[in-house]
Amino acid sequence: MRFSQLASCFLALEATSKRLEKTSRVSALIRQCDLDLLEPLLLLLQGRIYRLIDPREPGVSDRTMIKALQTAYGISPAAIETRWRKHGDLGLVAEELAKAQAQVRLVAETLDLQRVHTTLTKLAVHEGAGAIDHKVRLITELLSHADPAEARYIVRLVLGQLRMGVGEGIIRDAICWAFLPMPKGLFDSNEHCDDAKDNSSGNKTPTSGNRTVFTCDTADDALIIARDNPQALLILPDESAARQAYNLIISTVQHALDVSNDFAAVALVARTRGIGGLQAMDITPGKPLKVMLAQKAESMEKGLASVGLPCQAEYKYDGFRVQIHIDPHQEVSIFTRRLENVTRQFPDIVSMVKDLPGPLILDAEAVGIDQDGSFLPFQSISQRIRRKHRIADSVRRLRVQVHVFDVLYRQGSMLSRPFQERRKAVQELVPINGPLQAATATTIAEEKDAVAFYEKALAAHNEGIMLKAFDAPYRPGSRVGSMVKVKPVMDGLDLVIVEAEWGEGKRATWLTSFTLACQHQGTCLAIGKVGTGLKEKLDDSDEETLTFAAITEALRPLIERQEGRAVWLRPELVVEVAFEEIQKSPSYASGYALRFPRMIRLREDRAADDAASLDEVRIAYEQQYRRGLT
DNA sequence: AATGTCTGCCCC
DNA sequence: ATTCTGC
DNA sequence: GCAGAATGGGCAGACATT
Repeated sequence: MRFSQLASCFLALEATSKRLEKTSRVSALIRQCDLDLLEPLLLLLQGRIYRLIDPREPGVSDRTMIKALQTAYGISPAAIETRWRKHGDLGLVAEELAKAQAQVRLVAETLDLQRVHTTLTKLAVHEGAGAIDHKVRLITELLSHADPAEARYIVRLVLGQLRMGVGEGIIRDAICWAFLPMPKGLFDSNEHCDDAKDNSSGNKTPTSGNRTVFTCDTADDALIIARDNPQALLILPDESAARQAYNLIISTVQHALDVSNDFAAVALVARTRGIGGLQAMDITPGKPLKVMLAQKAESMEKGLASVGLPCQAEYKYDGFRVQIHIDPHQEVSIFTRRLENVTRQFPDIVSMVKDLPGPLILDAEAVGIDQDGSFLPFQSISQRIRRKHRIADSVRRLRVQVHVFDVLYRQGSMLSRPFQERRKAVQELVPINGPLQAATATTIAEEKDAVAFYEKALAAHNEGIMLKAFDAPYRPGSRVGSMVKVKPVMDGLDLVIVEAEWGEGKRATWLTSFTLACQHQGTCLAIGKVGTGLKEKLDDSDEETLTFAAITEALRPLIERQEGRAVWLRPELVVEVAFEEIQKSPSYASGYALRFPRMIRLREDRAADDAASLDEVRIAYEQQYRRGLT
């Protein structure tokens, strides 16, 4: 497959926000692709070079890419930065430079998918002195053969930002459309059909083409028929039944992805062994699963409404997620939320669990504790997560306590069992106290129970609580309403904007990141940045909405100097910023930084002098640890 | 040898 | 991590 | 309700520069 074919598909995917159209285009691509190219195709579609489980990394970001563009197109870094500022995307910069060069250059070799992927793969292999130069050479080499559209996507692939609005959900659905039986009549109005000339393949939409027709009474029947007839076109009594059948087929693919984290493997099984093959795929202790994520609740009341009563509540610890595996040989491995293998970094956790009855998969939070057993701040324990050297020393200095809150595998998969049952398994396996313990939890029958437990959690220096629906299954990789977190709302601070940065991607024409300062004896001292909480679109129903456009215009008259994407400002605009915590920081002049900052509103009534003073920040820093102590 | 810059589907 | 947005 | 794309501080490691 030519890389140009992929690039033109990427262009079309980027041009629409319609999910069904994206799905249709991706499925057409998958269907056309030779089976032995499915692996690189599916990786590149996800904007990845390596598989999720592969520890290799390209090790190239903005700075190295600017060097590569400099070498490839003979343009100075300053000029590249200027264009970057204009487009908000180095891929678009490369495209522009390639266009300009196209008039000078005569012939280029054509790139194919396999070659591009193989070359990108090599980004990780070189280490040691000269590694950056080598990466630059690899990228330059690809760009030298790339037409403008190809250059755009080569750059974005290296940076890992395709910005096409294609994620796992669309690729999953596209695998269904491409390779599995489909109910008739669901997506007939969503054929993208812009390339009507290309009807050679005959079955470009899921419900057309040379499929054998089967009439089914129910969605369940349809699934059984689909399992035995890979080319079936399923006719169901009505649209609702058709939708049900479709959802059953999608969840079969989702299941296969959940247990394998490998799109190419799933696509191949779908193509060669159909639904039965996908159903037969199962969890393998030792191979990580994505973790289930919680939604944030605005209030206790809304949180409880989301999970339903009665429910379970647990402490929300300020540590990091660990998925602990014991394989059939009683071998232990530990994975983070992003499936990094951190077994080597945590020999202490390995010994905590090595005598549990495997095979087993536990979901837990690891928290740092000091000699007295009280919690360490998150930054302390984070020193251990990616450490490669002097690990034994860090194990001694930074002890961890592991709070287990779920069991994903115990004598078989527990994913579809109700949470209540999985939680019971936690109790059976893990003690109440000690370095490995069951997360502190209670049953909530009504709101006042939850409030009391919440206060207890905060008094014990936790971030808040989790609320979990008793009957919910474990949904790997999803952020679901059956599991919500409730955390206290921190007061805001009024701070003055002293610097800003032009945005990237769809925010390229706005200032989108703002450096904030408090004031101290007439000067501004930086205390961090904020870049979220603002809206892209004006909300008519809300007079107060703070948009990127509005703040950009408010700041434009204050610009003193610009360099690349950076903007220095006269410190006059004051904004209210909320955050979770004030931290000591060596990075900012004030000596403090904000954890999880977000913009609340403009304070146009305030002058720079009215911004919070360093003394106020100090007081807020000291005060915050007293929360919940009544 | 010390310091600075860059990177991470990093952790949060 | 938080937040906003389109389907 | 969900997934995707914007954005935050701070950590260790790796390489470049001085």
